[in-house]
Amino acid sequence: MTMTRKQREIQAREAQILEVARDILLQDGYLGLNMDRIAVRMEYSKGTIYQHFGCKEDIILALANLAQEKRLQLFSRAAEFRGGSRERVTAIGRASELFFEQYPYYFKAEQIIRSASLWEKTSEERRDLMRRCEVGCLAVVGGVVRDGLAQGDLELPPEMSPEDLVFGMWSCHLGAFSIISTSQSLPEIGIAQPVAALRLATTMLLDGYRWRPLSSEHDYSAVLNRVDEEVFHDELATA
Amino acid sequence: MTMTRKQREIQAREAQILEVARDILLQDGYLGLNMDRIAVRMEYSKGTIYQHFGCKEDIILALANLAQEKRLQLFSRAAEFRGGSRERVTAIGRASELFFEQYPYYFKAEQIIRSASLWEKTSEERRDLMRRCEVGCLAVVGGVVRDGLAQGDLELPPEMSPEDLVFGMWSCHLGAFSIISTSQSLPEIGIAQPVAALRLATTMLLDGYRWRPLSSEHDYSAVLNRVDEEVFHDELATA
Amino acid sequence: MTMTRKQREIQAREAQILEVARDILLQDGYLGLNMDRIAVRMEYSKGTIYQHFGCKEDIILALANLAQEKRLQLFSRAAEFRGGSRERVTAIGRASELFFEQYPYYFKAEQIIRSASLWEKTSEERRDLMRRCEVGCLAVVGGVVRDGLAQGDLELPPEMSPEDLVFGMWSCHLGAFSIISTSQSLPEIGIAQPVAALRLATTMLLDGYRWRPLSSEHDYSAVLNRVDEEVFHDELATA
Amino acid sequence: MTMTRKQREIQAREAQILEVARDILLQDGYLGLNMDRIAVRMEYSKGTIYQHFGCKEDIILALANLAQEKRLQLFSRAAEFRGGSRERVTAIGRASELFFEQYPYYFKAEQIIRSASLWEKTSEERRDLMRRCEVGCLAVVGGVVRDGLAQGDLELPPEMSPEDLVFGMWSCHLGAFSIISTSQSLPEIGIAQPVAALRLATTMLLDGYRWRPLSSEHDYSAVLNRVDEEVFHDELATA
DNA sequence: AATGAATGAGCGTTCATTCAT
DNA sequence: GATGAATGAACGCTCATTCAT
Repeated sequence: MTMTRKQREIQAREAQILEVARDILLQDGYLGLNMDRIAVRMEYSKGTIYQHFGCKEDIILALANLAQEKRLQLFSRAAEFRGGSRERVTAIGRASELFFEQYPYYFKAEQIIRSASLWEKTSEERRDLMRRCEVGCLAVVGGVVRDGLAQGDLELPPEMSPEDLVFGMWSCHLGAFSIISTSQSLPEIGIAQPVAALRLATTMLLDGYRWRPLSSEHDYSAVLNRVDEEVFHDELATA
Repeated sequence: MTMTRKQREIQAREAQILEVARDILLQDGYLGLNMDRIAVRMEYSKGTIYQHFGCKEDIILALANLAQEKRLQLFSRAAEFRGGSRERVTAIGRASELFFEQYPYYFKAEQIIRSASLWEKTSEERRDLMRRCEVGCLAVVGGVVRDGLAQGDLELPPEMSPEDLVFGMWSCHLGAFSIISTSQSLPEIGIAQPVAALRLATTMLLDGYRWRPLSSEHDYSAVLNRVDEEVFHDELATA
Repeated sequence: MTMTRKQREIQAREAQILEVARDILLQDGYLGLNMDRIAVRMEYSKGTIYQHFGCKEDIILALANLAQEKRLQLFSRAAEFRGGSRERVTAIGRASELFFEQYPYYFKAEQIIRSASLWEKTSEERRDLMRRCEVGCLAVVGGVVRDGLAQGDLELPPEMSPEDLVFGMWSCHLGAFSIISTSQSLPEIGIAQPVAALRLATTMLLDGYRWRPLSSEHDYSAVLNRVDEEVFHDELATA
Repeated sequence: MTMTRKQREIQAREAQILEVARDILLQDGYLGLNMDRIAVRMEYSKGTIYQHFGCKEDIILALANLAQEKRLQLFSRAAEFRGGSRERVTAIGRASELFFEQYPYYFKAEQIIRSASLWEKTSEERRDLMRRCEVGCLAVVGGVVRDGLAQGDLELPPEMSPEDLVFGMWSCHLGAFSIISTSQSLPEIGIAQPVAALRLATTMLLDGYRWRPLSSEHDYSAVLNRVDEEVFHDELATA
């Protein structure tokens, strides 16, 4: 049992390291993240950091894993939203927004890991975990699509698979968040509320796929409100 | 005239540096790109590289500028495709695909510049150029949307602006290419042909926006073929 | 206490770095001083040097600070020499000689820092310290002058301030040491014992200012001997 | 004769290089002086600079030579001032001031060459030239001292040689100019007019040496005025 | 004779990683 | 287990000098 306490301490510190790392990452990007800074902010020595993570890449990868786990968790809860398939896919869309808004560091960490070529330095094990998380998220969405198909809410043209639809949604969301994070010209272009624009696009996309829409514009807001209350109450409270 | 020859040589080398840099970037990412490697691959000395570019960031930024100029060029040509507005927006979609397929290094360079925090080290001038290119590309798409509206091919719901539509398209494309470049799990998920999936999504998106569609599935292929032939003949030949 | 030992080691190494740096400076001037050479001579790595000093300039400035502190210390002790004002100013002259003879590297370091334009890279803090040391030294001399005036040993013409006298002494000493360090032609010119010549000049200067002289030539030697014994015994022993 | 014109052109460019170099040196110190800058300011190529001077050090040394030649010239002319020995030594003092005031770049160049250890890289020939100039200047002063002795204006104590007196004057002047150029604390200390302070010190020094003074304070100003007019009219006009 | 592109050794600095205490 | 001093390879960048044109 003493062991268990120690283990908990270790886990706590590990989490703390990741928190510090993600803050630095968000503030100063990948180049601003170094072991010295982590150690100083942790008020622990560098050696101690190395007892938790074998190398710098491991920290970033662990961060990405956390991010993906978080997203998977949000998606899973959203998918269980009570309602028709269109309500449920809308709920997942909201989950995706929330992930980006509430955990921007996670989003950034993921992006960095994707763009930097860190894969080589990483253990096969971690790569697997990442892959499984990614697949998991997509499977959640895919499940709702399949439910929609089964329930007749949605009819796909013959040349299109449920995965194509999932890919479309994924692209739209990832792209939109990517633009929001990095574009310097959004206001100039006339997109004052990009998240609203993303919602519109998603709606149009699903409409295009002939996913039976909610009956009125008002219903979408209502669904989102219900999702926020019923599913993401905790996340929104802490914000 | 002797002067001109020398100047051409210099310009050629500048282009060569950028080629080398983009190859390294594509192979090994931002962290793999350093002045020594560029110099070695160029079979020139480091000093020579520095006679062309004042610092490392300048090289990357120049690369991103090239990328954006290239895209703007492809978009502009696509927008002039002879046909209805839906054909023309389809042509721009094809331009976007081509940009990604034919100039993947440019795409990656852009991504890296967006994610790495290089803006600070960069001259205001370069930043402006980038912003203008970005705005230019979006304006091209926006122009086609407006034409579609004017010609009655397209009706936007009252709460939606042409820019919202552009943003949707942009997100979809950027996201899809981002996924294609960095995801490790696409095949596992069942997306064997992601570009095809992107086309479907784009079509669905425009359908959702009630942009009068082409009359048949066959027509889309026909349009794409015509675009490839009439607009992008050169790009596809060199590939 | 273990802590204290480590800290002492670190302080010792810091001092050692400065010793090495000053030796290189003395041997090969500012241009010969670089971090690699310091590291090699120290038989430590460059990284270690950088754990003590943030940049090269810091090392040189620290050296100059040491030099000035040393001089200030010698001057202060000399000014407390028991005797009339002329004896005391003579003692300070001796202190100035000793500084140059016993700590030539300090003198050179100071000269280099003055001539090289390092001020910009330097922290305001260090500049202040240097200014305060300089002012401190001059104040010590100025104090003796004022004492001389108060005691009637010295009468200044109406157009002359005590500071003018201090400036004269300072010029004479600085110039003489500068010549000794850098002139290649002293022996050729017939100045075999430049320090003796400086003493003569100083004496003449003070005589010119009508500072009541010691009664005989012999007395000057006697004063200098007493100063060496009573004030600078330690410095002369270690030499 | 064609040759002679060419030779003159070459000499002119050589002079121009030195002018450019001295300006840079004055502005930005030794570290700011590099071949590129010289070439750019000259509007000639680097290669051309190298046809005149074998290496960077040569340029600086040539500059120092010019400086010393200039000083020697000013001193020689001052020594020929019509008047008693005290007037003539005063005239040389004025020459020394003028050198510092009118040719500060030369002074700085000399200082840099003295403090940087450039001697090794230099040809024996140049070193000789420098030594001869230095000796020349001192000989001029020494000559006036000897004339003063011969004319009974001055009596040196038995242990003192004319060279000792020259050394004293030299020290005073060099030190004063060095302080003026590099000290950051002169105003703080209360020396608003350091050149005036130097004049006082010189006068006191010569008085100390029992060099028969001019009969009144007024006479010193009168002598200086006459020197400025009769000897240094040209220098002061161009200023 | 003039050019200026090319060179490459050298410099100051950073930082992931190790290991003796 | 915790520490943080030590390491040293690596990096971005500079600049005196050379030499083909």
